[in-house]
Amino acid sequence: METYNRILESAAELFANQGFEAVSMRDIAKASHLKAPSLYNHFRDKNALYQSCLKFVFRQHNAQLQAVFDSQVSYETQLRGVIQVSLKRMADDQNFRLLIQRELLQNDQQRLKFLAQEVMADTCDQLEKILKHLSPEADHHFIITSIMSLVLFHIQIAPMREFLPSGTSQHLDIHYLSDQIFQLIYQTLLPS
Amino acid sequence: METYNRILESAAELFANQGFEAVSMRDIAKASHLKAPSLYNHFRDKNALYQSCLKFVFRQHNAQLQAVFDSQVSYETQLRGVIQVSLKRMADDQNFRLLIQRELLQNDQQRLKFLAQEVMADTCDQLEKILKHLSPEADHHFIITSIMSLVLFHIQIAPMREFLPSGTSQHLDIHYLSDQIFQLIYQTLLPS
DNA sequence: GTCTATAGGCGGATAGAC
DNA sequence: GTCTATCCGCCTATAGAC
Repeated sequence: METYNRILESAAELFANQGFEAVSMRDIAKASHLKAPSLYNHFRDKNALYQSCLKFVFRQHNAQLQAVFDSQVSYETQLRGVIQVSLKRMADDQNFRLLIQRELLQNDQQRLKFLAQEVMADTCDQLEKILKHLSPEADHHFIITSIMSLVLFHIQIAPMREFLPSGTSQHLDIHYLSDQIFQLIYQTLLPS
Repeated sequence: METYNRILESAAELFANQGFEAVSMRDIAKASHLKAPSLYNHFRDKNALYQSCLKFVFRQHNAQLQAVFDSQVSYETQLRGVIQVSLKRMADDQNFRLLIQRELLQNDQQRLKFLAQEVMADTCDQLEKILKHLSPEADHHFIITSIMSLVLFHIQIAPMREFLPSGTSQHLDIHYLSDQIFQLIYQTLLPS
């Protein structure tokens, strides 16, 4: 693999797990089998390297999701699919999840806007169409953000479940979790 | 105020907003109107100061919640109250919320255990009792963690809502949000 | 208890050889 | 493009005066 991408992969892993400040250029260099000064042949400085990491990890994240939106199945099944695929993505690509959550914690307007547009906007728009069909009257923004919340948090909290009451092994199973999240959301959309 | 508590308050603010690594002892000293070496008369090192911050901020967080659990109202009203009070606490005490979320990101077994026991366990146990009465058959662990998820996230993404589809000013109103979260959760508990 | 001075190490970043 | 050598500033933490 080219050096450039190898650096990005190593750096993404480190930044995701330790955060921007806790990772040094020497750490990234070591993980990339380089010395620190070599990094500066590929990136202007540490900040530019971090930003490139974000773009690298956030890229093409919606390929699987788009397949769900394009499928010719009922809106109910599409909603179930969006939740399943998103949850699986967060579980499989922890760097993706962690970098999103670290960006959310930064509380920087510009970076929040980038995150919203780069990672969330497309999926939100498609999801809104589904929800409009399932329940025109519902608060779609609240439902979409609630789905984001549940998908992120139920993966994040996995290592903590053993310390909370009634946590069982099924709560680590993403199929079980996505069923539960789907039901929680779906019943809101039905006429009461 | 005594120096000791003044340091903790300044440090909590800084750690919550910038994270452990990004805050220097000099920063904390300046915010406490001291020089850095003076901090070492009160805390062994930076780590001990951070841990003391956590204990300081996490302390007596459940006073208001306990009042809800002790009140003589219906279980439905108690559940609504728990959500309202938790959401308000997260909105009013951003340091509390941010420090929780930063601890969750650390992914350190010991610290997750501390967070679970110190901050969440009591409320979870009391909440479980309410849920058992409202719906003995439900997955209480899933419901409790979903409430935590929604309470944290709907406060966290406030500054991002303007960049997401259909975000309106009512989504910044904690009364509206707590009603929506309550309804989302409560309907799961009813016989279908 | 707070300060000044400072040790000792690690951080980001650059110069220049190969 | 990668390296060694190095600059220089900031970091945590300590020593010791007041």
